[in-house]
Formats: sequence, structure tokens, C-alpha cells
Amino acid sequence: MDQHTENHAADSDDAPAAEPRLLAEEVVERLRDLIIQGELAPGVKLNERVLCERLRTSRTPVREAIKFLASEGLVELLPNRGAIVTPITAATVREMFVLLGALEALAGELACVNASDAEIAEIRALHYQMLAHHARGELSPYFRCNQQIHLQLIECAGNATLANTYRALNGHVRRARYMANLSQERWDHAVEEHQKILDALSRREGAVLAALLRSHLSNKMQVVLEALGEQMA
Amino acid sequence: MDQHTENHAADSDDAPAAEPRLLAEEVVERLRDLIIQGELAPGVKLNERVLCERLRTSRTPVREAIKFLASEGLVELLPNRGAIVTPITAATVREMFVLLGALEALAGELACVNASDAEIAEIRALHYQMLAHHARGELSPYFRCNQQIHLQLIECAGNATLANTYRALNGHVRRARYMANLSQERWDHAVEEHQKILDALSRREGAVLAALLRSHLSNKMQVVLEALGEQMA
DNA sequence: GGAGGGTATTATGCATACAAAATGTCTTAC
DNA sequence: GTAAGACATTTTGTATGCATAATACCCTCC
Repeated sequence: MDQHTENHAADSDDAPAAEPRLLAEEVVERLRDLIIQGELAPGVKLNERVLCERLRTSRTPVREAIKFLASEGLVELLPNRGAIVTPITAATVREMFVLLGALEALAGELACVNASDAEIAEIRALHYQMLAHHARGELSPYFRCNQQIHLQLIECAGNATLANTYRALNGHVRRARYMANLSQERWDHAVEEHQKILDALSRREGAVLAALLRSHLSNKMQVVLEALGEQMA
Repeated sequence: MDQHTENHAADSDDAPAAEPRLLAEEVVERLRDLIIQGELAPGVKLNERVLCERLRTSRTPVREAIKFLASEGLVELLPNRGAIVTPITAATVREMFVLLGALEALAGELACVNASDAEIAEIRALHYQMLAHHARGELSPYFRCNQQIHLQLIECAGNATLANTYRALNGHVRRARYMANLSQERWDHAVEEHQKILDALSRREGAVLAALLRSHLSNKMQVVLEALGEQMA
């Protein structure tokens, strides 16, 4: 309610009808963040009463949010026993990265056709920003930049359905990535890959870009799986 | 409540711990079917009171189901104005088929590696069943068989995450396909494509199968788009 | 006669109350 | 001492109530 005023200030920009925020939606986003950032760890039970107190709301929005996130796959419903944060297994991580690889490859191909020069320039800018973080050894900002690059790439594929699907899946694996501790060697290698990716995109070589992205994702998968305590080919 | 007894009868089959059906889940499935089969047409408003009467329940499960389906993308939430069945546009149909193409291509590649001979045999059986329906001009059973083949193919890729993603997207496009009226020529062509698909799968030629599936999906898209009253390349 | 505004009605959003299932605890019997 | 059962507590699932936003309707004014 207190934030209402500032919202209005932002609304008067150019949006004709300001969207009224739904409490359930806020709870969805807050819960999602808690889950993705691992504050609600995989496997933990979601106690409605506790969440209500934490989020300062009643059970109805919380329950609706849980149903929403269940559809998204971030939580699992146990009939008459509530819900838990979806556990992370090596198997599901592998599945997701395979899928993400295919999605990014598709996005890459589409981006080579549909991206505007301005969009590619934006990715290049993010890339150099990322290089800076890499040079300074700033891991967390590096990850943020990295994420933004991938999201921007998806975005400029010009396929909103693809983007939505990607985002949902990406949220899942980001949970796992919070555990991953990158070695310097792997980190350097990832940056090299990103350089090649940027080059292929700049030249709009769709097939090459697709292959690079698939391989890049595969390497990311290795890192995450090793962090999960299990490695395989 | 009256249905409770019959449910129990079914439970005693062989399942060790019969899962207690949740009312909200039943509503999800019932609503989803109504939407996919077009009984709740794209764009129509979901009136909670009406749905409650129709599904013989209170607003709570209905609202939770709507949130669930919103996450799935089948309904759109309009804050303070309820929800509508997500409208179908040529643009989103195109997006979804492009994505489905990539997913099926991936599934095809994986299936060529992971599918058991028994699974492929099952697909072959479904294929011949489909040929029979085609020969008799039975459109609706043909579609069912066709769906089963594609689902089975996805299934034997051995990637549950991929399967889930596919199912959700497939539900969306099936809404549109209910409008599509297949010409005999296109129908014949689709059957030919399926023959090639089966052959490639039998020979476990992943790359070939992937390409075939992509092209098959692209053709399906044409049919649906034309039925939507708009054609484009 | 049409447009604008104000009121009445309806529908949604959130909170809460009630019922049933699950869980935990304590007692008792062996 | 342990296991089984009954009871108490907690938690979930569903229904309902209340407040507010949106809609529809009607009346007035131009």
C-alpha cells in the first residue's frame, strides 16, 4: 500500500492503464526467487502457515502461488501433505541441460535471422562488460552478465513462446548453479566460448552458432553435475 | 462425495498406496480438457461462479486451477478482471510450431539412441493402426493415433523434462488443430511423411529423423495457419 | 436522441472458518 | 524395552464471508 504512490509515479510515464498488482502474483515472484536462490532448498516442505507469516499474507494467495509454481515445476504437490520444493537430481539436471541446449541452439539460429544490429550490439556490450568482470575475478557480477547475455540472445530470436519456455527451465537450473564453484581454467574456457558465440552471431552464422551454444551448454552441464557430486560423460 | 465410493472400487486394483485425488487437480484436468477441446473457446471469460456450478465445487479449487493453468499458458490472468482462455493468434501458433519442431527433432535424435526395440515396435503398431484409419477415412481416430505416435516418440527419448515441456505446448496447438480441416491431398502427404519418420527411427538415423520431424511439423503448421485464415511461408 | 455521470449490481481478491487427513505423542500391553 | 493403538495436535483442503474493483444500468442533462 505504501508503495502504491511510487508505483503511480512510474505509471504516469506512458502506460495507458497501469496494471494493478495481484497479491498472488507477488507471492509467486517472491517464492520463486526464494527457491531459485536456494533460500528454500530443494526438498524442503512448504509450510503454509510459515509462508503466510513470512510473506505477510493469508493462505489463499500462498496456496494459489504454490499451484502456479507447481505447474512451473519448481514445487511438487503431495496430495493432503502439502508441497515441497522440487528436489534436484543429477538426472533432471542432465535432462534440463539437454533441453536448454536445444532451445538455445534454436534461439541462436533464429537470432541470426531476426536480430537487429542494435540487439547484437547490446549483446556485444554485455559481452565486454562480462570480460571486465572476468578480468577482475568478480564471479557474481560475471554470472549476472552471463545470464543477461543468454537471455538477450533468446530475446532477439523473436519468439516469445520460446523465451517463456527458456525462462522457466533456466530458473530450474539456476537453482543448481548456485552450488557450482567454477575453477579458473573452466572459467577461462567459458569466456573463450562466449567469444566464439559472439563472433558467430555477429556474422549471423546460424548453424555454427547453434553448435557452439549446444556445446557451451554441455560444458555448463559438466560443471553443475560435478558440483552435484556426480560426473558422467 | 457421491463419486467417492466408485473411486474406492478403482483404487483396490493393485496400486499399493492409492493417491488421494485432489479436487483442485480434478478441476485442472477438467478445465484443461474443456479448453483444449475448444468447449471453452479462445478469448472467452472464465466466470468463477459459472465454473463452480458446472464443476460442482466451490470457488477455491476453481481459482487454484485457474492459477495452475495460467502458469501452463492456457489461460490469461487479467488482474481484478478474472481470467480468459488464452486467445490463439497466427503469431503464437507459428512460434509454438517452431518450438515444437525443435523439441520433436531433439526427441527424435534422443530416441534413436535411447529407444528400446520394443518401444519402436509399439510405434510401428500405432503407425499401422493409423494407416488403417487413413484408409477408411476416419479422421478423428486418425488424429488420436497420430497424437499417440508423437507422444510415444517423445516418451522413448527418455527425457521426462522434454516430455513435460512438449505436452504443455502440444496442448496449446491441439486447440488450434480442432479447427483444421485436412484436405485429402495434405492428409496423404502427412501419412507419407509418417512412413519416412518410422523408417528413419527404425534405422536409428537420428539426424535424418530430426530433419523429417522438423519438416513434418512445419507442414502441420501450414495446415493450421491456413485453417486460421492466414497463410504465410 | 445521444453522451456523460452516478448509482446498483456483479464479480473478483483476500481472509477466515470449518472439516478431514496426517502427524506426533502418550499410554498400555506384551 | 518395544511395538501397537488411541488420542491430541497440527496441517492441509474446501467452503464461505467480506471488502473492493469493475461492470451494467439508468437517469439526467445537453
